[in-house]
Amino acid sequence: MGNETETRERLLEVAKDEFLELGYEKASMRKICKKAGVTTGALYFFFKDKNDLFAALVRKVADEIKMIIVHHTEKEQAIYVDAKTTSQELIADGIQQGRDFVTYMYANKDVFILLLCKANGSAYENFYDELVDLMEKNTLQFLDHITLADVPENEINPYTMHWLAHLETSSFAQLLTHGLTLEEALIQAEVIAKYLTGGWLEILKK
Amino acid sequence: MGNETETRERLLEVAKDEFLELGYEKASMRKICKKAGVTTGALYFFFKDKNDLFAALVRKVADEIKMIIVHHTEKEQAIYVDAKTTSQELIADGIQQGRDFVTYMYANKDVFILLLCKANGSAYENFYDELVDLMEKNTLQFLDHITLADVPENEINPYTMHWLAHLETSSFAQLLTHGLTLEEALIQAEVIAKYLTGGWLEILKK
Amino acid sequence: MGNETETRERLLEVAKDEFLELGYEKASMRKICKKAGVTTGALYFFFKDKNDLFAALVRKVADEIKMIIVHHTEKEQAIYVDAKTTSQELIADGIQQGRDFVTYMYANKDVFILLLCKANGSAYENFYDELVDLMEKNTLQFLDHITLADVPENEINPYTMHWLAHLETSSFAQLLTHGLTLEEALIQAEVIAKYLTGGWLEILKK
Amino acid sequence: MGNETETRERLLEVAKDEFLELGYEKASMRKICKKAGVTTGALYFFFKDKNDLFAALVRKVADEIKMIIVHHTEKEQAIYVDAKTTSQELIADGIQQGRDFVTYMYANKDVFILLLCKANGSAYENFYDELVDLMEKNTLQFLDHITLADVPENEINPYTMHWLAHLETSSFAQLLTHGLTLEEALIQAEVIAKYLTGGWLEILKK
DNA sequence: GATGAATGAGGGTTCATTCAT
DNA sequence: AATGAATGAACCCTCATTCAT
Repeated sequence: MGNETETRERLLEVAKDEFLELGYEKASMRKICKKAGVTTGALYFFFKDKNDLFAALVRKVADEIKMIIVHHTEKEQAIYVDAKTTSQELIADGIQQGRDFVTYMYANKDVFILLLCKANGSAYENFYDELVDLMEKNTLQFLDHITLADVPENEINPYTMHWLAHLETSSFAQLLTHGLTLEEALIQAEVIAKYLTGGWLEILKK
Repeated sequence: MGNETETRERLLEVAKDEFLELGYEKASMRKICKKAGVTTGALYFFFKDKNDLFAALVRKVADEIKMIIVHHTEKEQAIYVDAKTTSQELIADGIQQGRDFVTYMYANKDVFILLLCKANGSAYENFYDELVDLMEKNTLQFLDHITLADVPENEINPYTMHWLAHLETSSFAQLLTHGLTLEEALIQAEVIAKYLTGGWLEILKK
Repeated sequence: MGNETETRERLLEVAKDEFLELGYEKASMRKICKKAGVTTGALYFFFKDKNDLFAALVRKVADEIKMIIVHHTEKEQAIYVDAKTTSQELIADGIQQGRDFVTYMYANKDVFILLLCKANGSAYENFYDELVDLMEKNTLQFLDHITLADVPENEINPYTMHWLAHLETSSFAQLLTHGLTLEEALIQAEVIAKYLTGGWLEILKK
Repeated sequence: MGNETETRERLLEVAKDEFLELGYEKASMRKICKKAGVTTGALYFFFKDKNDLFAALVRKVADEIKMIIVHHTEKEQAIYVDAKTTSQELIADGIQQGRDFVTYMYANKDVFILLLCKANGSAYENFYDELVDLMEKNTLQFLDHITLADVPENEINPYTMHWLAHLETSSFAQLLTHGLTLEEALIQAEVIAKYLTGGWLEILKK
């Protein structure tokens, strides 16, 4: 009949709504059960506990996006290893990366909102920070290629690096939380890439 | 004796610690009372409810910082009204504004942390957004002076404005949450100003 | 195939471990199933309920040991019926009886631990007391032969009898629960027999 | 009015009944509240948690009885330090000690039952064993005085010592659990003392 | 023989708040 | 100005068991 997994599916759907509306902590297991028309025991048959329920909604995408960023970093590493690039090329590349990221995000819109804004209290509450760390490594590499030895050292300190990774990450996250459509977001991705690259050039000026 | 207000003071101090450590929602009124060596009745004599307790810690600074930003915007409005400025002057001005903001923030460090990071669930949970809105108006005006009619309209859309205000606000907020000292933060304020202005210039390019 | 009973066997084995570790009440049917790699339905096919599962582990030995004690009592009855015995003979006999009991106990170590220490909450929670009652009848008979009419009546009251049966039973039970090896336990069985007989002689003194 | 502490008192009384009837683990906080005509919040105002509620019933007596035993051991130590005693005197002393112990137990009958039989799962679940350990030290000392160098070493091994302490402790505990009146129990205390001493003499024989 | 989804009551505990005194 | 007892709903979670398939 297909009825077998229906309950699990329904629970996940209801849970997603509840988490999106209230956030992890304020979401109520009881309310989720009630809305799904199911007893608590049924919920706990499918999911070990509240955290597991949240993870079931989020795990796959959380893992994937991390891998995507890591792979992206590695690929760039390979390409640029023996070639010098112009800032125009870097901007173009940044734009493309941004568009890819946005596209993936929008294909998993709800999950990203859960991960970035509603995970407080769950095992994924540090997901945003982990993302920032990966972004930072990415940026670090970008820096290796753009700089030509003349970077004022006192300005590109570790904190600045971290801050910029934050900037980038939150820029993407906001597209989602402010309700832009995919088309609008893709356009903004270009603005972001341009802007952030422009900022770099300003900092790196002698 | 002065004893009367002593209890209130002690409650506020303990509450600040509790909110800083746990955030508004997870903070416990009972624990606050216990740590202050006071009964719940006493707490509720001084403060109407949990929200009022939080507000008592935060209200004054929250109001002040908003007024400071508004005044700043108005003052700039008056100065630039009939003069054209170079981008160098704008950067210099941005730096000064940033330093002022940082200085005020650090003079009220704990309260700012409460407002920006620990207010979730309280009546101040939108404080960050309100700040962004004020910043946005500020930026909007900056734009009026820097542009000379040749801004590509499709890029400086309302969302971009909002996003940039976010960028700026969060840049300042992070100084605090990442534990920089005042001295470090002041230096970073310059980096931020430079970076953000650089981004602008890139966007405004034909 | 032989496969049919395999599941049952595995369940029993796992259940024994679980009951031994946690006791009847805290043992979890779900955990037993999980450890056995079997669903709850399977468990309930073989065993009516939790109590039945416990009984399946324990029933045979519980019945046997009772019969052994009863038979022992009857046999002694027959032997001593018209003969007088010295206290030395009685001690020797007590020692032999103790060694027999210990040997049987150790041949069914786990089950005895379940019965004597882990049965609380199950249908066998009174097993220990039932054993004591049988021991008491046994002792009662010992008394018939050792006494020569001159027992101070106020001391050998029914309660004393019951108490002594407890003493003996728990003495044997402890060998098991304190982790003695069979060899050590057999040696202790002699100590127990000597001690308990010595106690008797002291009580029976005028 | 005296009304203020009435609720706490009532809760303790009801809790005692519940624990006595069901034991620590199966006792239900909710049922205790209901029987006391009080909400759960009220119970948790007075008692931190289930364990604390149990401890409130039991703590004082548990501490006292341990101290009593320790003091007794120390006192004996002082008396016998340079005098040899006859076994008659030792028996007499054992009887007196037993009567004291029984008298104290019966003055706190319910609490002792809680401690010795109903504490499983609580912080006091090892109370019985702790008592045995204290008893063992006591017995150890008794041994020092009664022996005159001619004890067969292989028989008075550490395990035997522990076992005898168990024997003694459980003998006293049973008086309570079998519902003897104080008068009956005091008489039995003498039987116990005689019996246990008699057992010793038998073991110590060459 | 065995699956696995589902029940539903119950577990201990925490919470912000109220109010008579 | 402050006490402290009390509320009552809500929290997440576990349990032995059942039953259609």
